[in-house]
Amino acid sequence: MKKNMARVNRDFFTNSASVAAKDILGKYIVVGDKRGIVIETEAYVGPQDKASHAFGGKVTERNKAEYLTGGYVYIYLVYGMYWQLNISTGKEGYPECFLIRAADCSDDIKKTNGPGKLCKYLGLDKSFYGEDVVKSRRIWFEDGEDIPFDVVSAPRIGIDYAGPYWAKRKLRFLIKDYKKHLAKI
DNA sequence: GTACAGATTGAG
DNA sequence: TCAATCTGTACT
Repeated sequence: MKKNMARVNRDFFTNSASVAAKDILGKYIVVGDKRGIVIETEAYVGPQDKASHAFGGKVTERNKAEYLTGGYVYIYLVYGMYWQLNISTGKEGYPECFLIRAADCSDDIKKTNGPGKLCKYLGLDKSFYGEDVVKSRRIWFEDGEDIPFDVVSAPRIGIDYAGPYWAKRKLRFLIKDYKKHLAKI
């Protein structure tokens, strides 16, 4: 019954972003001595996704990790002060990734209910850029408990500039039961 | 070398 | 609901 915390492997991350983003929910993210259950993610699904930094197949110093094969950390700074933790997905050369927006670290949900706060709590920064979560000893994912839960999908946050089509696509995923916690903040 | 955007947060 | 905040990126 006790699943021995199987580490999430490469196969998982080579799925498409929308699949991986949804399936990572309920699993554990482990960074150093901290761990949390992933409860909210967003998928960025390739060069045609206007909300993606890799829109149009553009490659920059910042987003190149997005093109790696699934399982690599793509972390970057927004607003000059907040880190966003993403994990590349899909096959090498194709820019897909999912953003981890929130996790439950069984401490205080308010500390990890946003992308910036989560990274701060877990101590993530640029030194993790390009880290392979399949092999890294600093950051990885583990299977969660076998507790059933409903997944809710919703439009992504803060991407109005991507136009109505992409702004409306339901590529944001959350664990239903946690929604009330998030809404409380 | 310089302008500018930004996948947020916290306060009111 | 709204405005502040600052670094990296992109472009000249």
